[in-house]
Amino acid sequence: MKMKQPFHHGSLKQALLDASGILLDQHGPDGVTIRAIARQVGVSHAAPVNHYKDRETLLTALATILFKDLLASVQEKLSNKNLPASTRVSVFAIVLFEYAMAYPNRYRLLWHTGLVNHNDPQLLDVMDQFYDACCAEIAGAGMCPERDVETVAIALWSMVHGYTDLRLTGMFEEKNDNVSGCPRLEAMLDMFLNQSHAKSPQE
Amino acid sequence: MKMKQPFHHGSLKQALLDASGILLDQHGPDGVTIRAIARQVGVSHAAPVNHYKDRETLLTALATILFKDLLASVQEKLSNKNLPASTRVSVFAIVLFEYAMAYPNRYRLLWHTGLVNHNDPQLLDVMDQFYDACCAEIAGAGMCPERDVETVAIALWSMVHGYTDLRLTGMFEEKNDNVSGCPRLEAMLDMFLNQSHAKSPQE
DNA sequence: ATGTCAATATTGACAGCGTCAACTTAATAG
DNA sequence: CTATTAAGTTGACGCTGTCAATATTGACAT
Repeated sequence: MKMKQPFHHGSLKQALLDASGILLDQHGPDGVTIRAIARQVGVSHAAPVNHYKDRETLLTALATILFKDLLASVQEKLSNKNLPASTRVSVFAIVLFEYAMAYPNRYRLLWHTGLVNHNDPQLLDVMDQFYDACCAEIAGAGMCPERDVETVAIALWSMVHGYTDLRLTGMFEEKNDNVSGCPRLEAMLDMFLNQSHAKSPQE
Repeated sequence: MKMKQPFHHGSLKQALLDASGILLDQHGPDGVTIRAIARQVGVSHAAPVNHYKDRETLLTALATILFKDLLASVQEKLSNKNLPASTRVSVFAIVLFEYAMAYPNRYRLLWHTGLVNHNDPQLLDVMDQFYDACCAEIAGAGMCPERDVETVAIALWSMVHGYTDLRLTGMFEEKNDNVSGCPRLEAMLDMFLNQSHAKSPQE
């Protein structure tokens, strides 16, 4: 005997996001199609349009959630007030990189121009929070008094994002990566931080 | 009176690549579809399959050509033997960034995982050449004697690629960009190069 | 309780896509 | 001159996003 599904799902909007996340992890950004999401949830192929007017809108909402998660991870790590100033800055880099390695498809979606609308106000808001937090940490650590804080922050984010992105495409494969981290990234950060402190390394 | 087209195109393979480049510039990576290319060239929608077995193969060939162009630009700039050592290194960054600003869709295609096969031997070969040239320049300039050349090269490429990619998604919009360059990128490079020299800035 | 309305879901259609199989054309080798 | 084969065409299939038309339901006013 088959239970008849109720005509109205009740919380389809949330269910669509949940299913999208699962499909994203399993099949990558291209696997997150409107119809596949609808199949996953068990509704008709055109049901999602009632909650998101098109695919880009849905994926932008998903990306916003994922970026919030990423930001929350950073903030959680930074809530430890006993961290030395230099490690506080590198938390941004390490959390971001490890997030991308753990969930490559999620990180890919975040920056996938054709699928996500990077002018969306809500997404922009989260990104601004991320950037502002990064700037605050750099400024608060008393780094680079003679340099523009924004330049340092942009350089740091660029370096980490670039390295992460290149790694996700298969470049710079590292045998030394392990559970305790990525030695190459740490070497890059060490270089970056020593520079920003304007401290000569051979003292 | 209408000229009847010859049944065989003669040089369809090259024509497909040419048309793909035009479509890429005009409509972005998503606009470079097999059928649109065929229309542009004036052949049937299934003709391209005789020369490239699928869309990914065609776009990978296109990406390989574009990357060769980028490498050639760098090499052409570096053929000037009178450049100071520090500017020689920053040539990599500036050429890459300006290429991306001039041809955003081309740069996007280069790193578009779903469309391009980054395990393709020919594409890998060009990328290796680019990376090796970057390493050679860093090593040859006598930079960073106390640091791993590979780490410096990867850090540089990561920073520039990351900044470029983030700029292409609309982040860090700069009003001061102009024909003479990008002041922010130059500030980042200045920071990076001073660090690699391990020179204290307040001397 | 009853009727109405708006929200929500379904169905069916359309055009565009990549890809494949079957077929046609033409050029070339023997 | 013929056989072979490369190259191009046609038509089909299943997939996609999106839209219009329809059906169902819950909620709310009467």
